[in-house]
Amino acid sequence: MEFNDKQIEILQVAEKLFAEEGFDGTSVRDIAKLASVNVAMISYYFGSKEKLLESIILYRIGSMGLRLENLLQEKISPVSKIEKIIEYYITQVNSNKHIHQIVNQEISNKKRELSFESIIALKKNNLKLVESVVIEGQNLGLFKTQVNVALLSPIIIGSLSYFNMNRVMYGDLFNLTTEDDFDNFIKTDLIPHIQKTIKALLVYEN
Amino acid sequence: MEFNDKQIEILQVAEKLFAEEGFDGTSVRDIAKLASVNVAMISYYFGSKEKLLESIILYRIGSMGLRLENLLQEKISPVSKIEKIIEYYITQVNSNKHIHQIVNQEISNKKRELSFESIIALKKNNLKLVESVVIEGQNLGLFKTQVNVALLSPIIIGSLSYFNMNRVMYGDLFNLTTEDDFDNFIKTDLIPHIQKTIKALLVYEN
DNA sequence: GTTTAATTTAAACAATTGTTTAATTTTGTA
DNA sequence: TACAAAATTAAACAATTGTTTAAATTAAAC
Repeated sequence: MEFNDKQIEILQVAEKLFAEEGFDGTSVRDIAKLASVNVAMISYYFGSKEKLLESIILYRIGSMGLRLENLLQEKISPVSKIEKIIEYYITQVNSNKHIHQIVNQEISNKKRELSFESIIALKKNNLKLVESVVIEGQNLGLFKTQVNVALLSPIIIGSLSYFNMNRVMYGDLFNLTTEDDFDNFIKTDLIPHIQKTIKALLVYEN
Repeated sequence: MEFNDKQIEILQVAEKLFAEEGFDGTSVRDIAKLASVNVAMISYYFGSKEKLLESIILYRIGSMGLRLENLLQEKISPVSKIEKIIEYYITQVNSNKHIHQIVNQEISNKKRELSFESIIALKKNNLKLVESVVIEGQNLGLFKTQVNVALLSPIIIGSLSYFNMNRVMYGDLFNLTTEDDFDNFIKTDLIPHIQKTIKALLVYEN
């Protein structure tokens, strides 16, 4: 699927609005106004509002889940791999926070008839990759065996999502105001915190 | 604020619909139909759709954040307290998942002019209580000192939220179909997993 | 039993929704 | 320049939205 400049402009504006005001809370006229195009252009280019949402997901999914494979082939310890995976994951998700927020909102919305199969497949694939690293660490006697690998992403991505959801509270708590403040806090505090947590869990003697 | 039976019926139906289809995705006629009342009753009782949402939050917040104080006064080890707090938290949040989902969706919605001050205050209070337990454990030499206590709830509640958000995937992954399956998995797998994670983090030597 | 207040109703309201229409303008091609 | 295709426009569309109305019904109080 190829998009021209005007289509991409619409996609980006719609992504922002869907994330900030929700899919149902955003009208096609809101999108058209902010993208400086006529309302009819949305139907003209994408067919419908719902198909516009599909296009946004398509547009964003393409750029995700690429580098993880390369990362795992580096010749570093499983512990370092886990650290790198976490850093990569969180940075990746956070720099695409709009689409992630939309997916989070829509993936369990009962009235939407979108298929999130590609996203679920991507998550399952990532899970397999993480699993391989954990097994590698277990074989080397570095990690314990009792951990449920499928429940690692809830900790990693769940923490980030919850943090971003409650930006008002955490901004207040840690004196964060600008977007840069938040990004910096994630880099210097949240990522190390989650790295430490996962490492602790993996080596923890029950 | 007191609510009669009919008002409570509306509140419960609206809570369910808001959680499943979003606030903007739910019409007052949807609510009225499912609650078997006339549309005008919503304005009559609550003033507006937005004030209905306020009432839902008010109605639910009242029953939250009570038992934590008692829990902390028990004469058990800090480790046991942490375990109990996590179990209590997750059970509490999960048995009120509808209102939590609504809050998660609306708390960062830019077009809503609701104040979530009471919820933020509740969260901050809970944070203080957890902090006291961690300090207690640190003073006894059980816990390390480098942990950021404010980032524990993202792990605990964030994990649960992410798990519930991705029910389709996790149901597929762990063979969960019915509501009971999920509740049971949370009890027998997710809670222990998070307990273990937090314990590991707190005693982990960096 | 009468009166007053509270509840419930169907209908109407103006505004907004996503989408389509048909006409116009712009662009690319020969 | 002439032509065809693509892009853009304003207007219209039917449906749905949240809210209000005024009348009808029920409940409560005296």
